[in-house]
Amino acid sequence: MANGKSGMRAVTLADVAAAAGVSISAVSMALADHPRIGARTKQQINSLAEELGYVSNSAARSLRSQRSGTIALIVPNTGQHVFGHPYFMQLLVGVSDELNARGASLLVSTNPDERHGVVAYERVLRSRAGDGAIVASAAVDDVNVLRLVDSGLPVVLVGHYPAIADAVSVAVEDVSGARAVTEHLHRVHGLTDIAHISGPMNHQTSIDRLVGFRAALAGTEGADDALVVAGDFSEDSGRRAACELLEKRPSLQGIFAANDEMAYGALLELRARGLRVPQDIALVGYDDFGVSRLTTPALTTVSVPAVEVGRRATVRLLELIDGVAQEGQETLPVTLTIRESCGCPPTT
Amino acid sequence: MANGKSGMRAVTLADVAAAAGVSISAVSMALADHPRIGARTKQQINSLAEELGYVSNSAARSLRSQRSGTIALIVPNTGQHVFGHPYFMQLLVGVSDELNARGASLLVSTNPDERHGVVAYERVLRSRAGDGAIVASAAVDDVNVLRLVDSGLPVVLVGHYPAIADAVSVAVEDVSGARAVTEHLHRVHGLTDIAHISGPMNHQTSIDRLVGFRAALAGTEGADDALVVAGDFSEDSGRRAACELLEKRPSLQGIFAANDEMAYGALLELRARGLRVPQDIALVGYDDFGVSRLTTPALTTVSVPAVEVGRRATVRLLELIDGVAQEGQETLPVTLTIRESCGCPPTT
DNA sequence: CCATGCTGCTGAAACGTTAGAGCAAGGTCG
DNA sequence: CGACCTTGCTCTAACGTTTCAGCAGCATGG
Repeated sequence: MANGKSGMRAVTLADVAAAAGVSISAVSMALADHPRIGARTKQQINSLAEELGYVSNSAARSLRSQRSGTIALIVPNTGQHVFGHPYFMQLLVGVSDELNARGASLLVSTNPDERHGVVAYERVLRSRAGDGAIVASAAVDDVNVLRLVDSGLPVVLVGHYPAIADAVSVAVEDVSGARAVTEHLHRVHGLTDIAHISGPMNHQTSIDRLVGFRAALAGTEGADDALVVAGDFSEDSGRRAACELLEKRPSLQGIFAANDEMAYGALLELRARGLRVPQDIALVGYDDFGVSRLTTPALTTVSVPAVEVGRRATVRLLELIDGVAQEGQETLPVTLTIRESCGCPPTT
Repeated sequence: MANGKSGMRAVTLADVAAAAGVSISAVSMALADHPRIGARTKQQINSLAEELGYVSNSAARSLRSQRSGTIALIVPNTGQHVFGHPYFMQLLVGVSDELNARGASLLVSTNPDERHGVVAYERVLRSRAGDGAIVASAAVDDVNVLRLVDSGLPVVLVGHYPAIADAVSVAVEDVSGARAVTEHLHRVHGLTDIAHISGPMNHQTSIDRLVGFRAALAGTEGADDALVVAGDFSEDSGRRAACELLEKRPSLQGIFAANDEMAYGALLELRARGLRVPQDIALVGYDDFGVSRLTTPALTTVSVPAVEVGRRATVRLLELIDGVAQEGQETLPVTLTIRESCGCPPTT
């Protein structure tokens, strides 16, 4: 392969054609392995292209073929906020993996700010910079998402959107996971006074986990007066929520936080108050994106297969783009991961 | 703005031109705010474009202008490996933030596998899919990096590359940070028998942190027989390294691990052996990407400004692309973050 | 009143690719 | 031996944009 200092004109089909003494079309067709090009010629053109370091210009190719070979991962909210979350990383791993396997590229697009939301979502697709988009973690009441889905452009949503009937989405079992971890506290450890630190109520995830929590408690002793305090998925809000819960109910036996970060915040608060986890109070989280394994005690939580979510979302988006789409919402199973914060003995 | 179901032809300049009753060029120039277009016409074209939902086709624009408005973030190694690392997330935050502020886009590209490394690096740039690239966390002996830099394409390297003289790079103070944290152990806590768990020696970061460690110890009592065991930056290797260190030197007073994950691995090993941190043995790490804050005791570490690294790398890449480049390696300062694992009292 | 200059637009070319129609040469068949 | 197919290529027209030369129309200056 040839390389040289900056400013060098890129190698185009024309260069290869000139070198091979054939037409540009012949080169294009040869590289595309068109049957109407002779085997000898193909051979020669291929090695010549390799030798000259020819790489097809993606803009020209996209323009001509009306396809960019790129999909966009759209992350609402500002970069800072969402990238920080390990959830996003895992999603990215899944998406990027799957895309790589198919020779496609990934355009990562964050929303600079809420107000321009409308624009940022659609620009990417309407400019044809991406053939389709995966939209991660938008709020349920985000009008832009509805608009985008409605525009008919290929879009896969991550998470549940009960309000958008014809959306293609990939989500995770939030209700049953929340139910399972709460039931663990109740059935295995015999706790009856369990509170929930929920996420913000404009996220479907928060709603579903709360529903699961309630379902687990339904019919049990403490069901009717189970406390619920809302946080915003941040460690700090978890800490404040725990504080509030303990003020209201000093006798609390267990806390189920809607994600691990809030659980960690709660852990700090409990620790600060001299309460031992799990001896004095049990604590469980949700997500299992790294935090839960590191704390002491390690958090019992619900493992969310975020990598797989990314993978499936990508597969379905590519299907959608290829027109072999199956509409509908897909839900991936979660698993209960028992560690120590619920009162179970350490495994290691 | 107009929207409609899939299959609808995109709105082009021609559509706007037809609607406005002017030529395509006039529309193009009006939208670009060219001085030779009358104010009235501009006004009319702008509102018409808005109304029709015109968004310029990025492929056509790139093709014509020879610029994609996109930069690539290239991550060697497979996605799984690197994305998992919080370092990368932070880098991504910085890059994405800075890019957003300038209206540019981000193409994230991982290397499917080591063998095709050469191809994956260069394809992105040679295909002109990106105007330039930021290459994150490659090994010092990676020939591909040298090739890429040498090819004259706009590339900014993340990390130190002493071997590549004319590289544009953004790195972090590894020597002085390692020195500072080691000296903290020695001077403040009076420890003399300190060992180092290093990273893999084909990473400049590992080399520099080791150099800093040695420099801190130079001239002190235990300098000459300070133990060093190499890990691979993983938690598991940290645990194994700690094991090895303790076998060799049961009297060890302190361990400086080259990153927090290995420090956490070491912590697990120490805990398993019934050694208390920091009472029986002090432990410090490097990076401060989330892990160190969560453990008990929280790890004293060196905070690496990864977001800022991403930001600076982006700025310099854009300068490079615009031809206003300043060559040279840039090094960002780190800060010593004292927590509890060194023996200092808890702050909260 | 004609040369000159400005203003505001149009026309054409180019960016690099792909794909289908076209065409020459050679082979096959009745 | 001419009609016809096959093979292997070339030609041409797009894809949607940007940009620059050109050209009317009008005002200005000598």
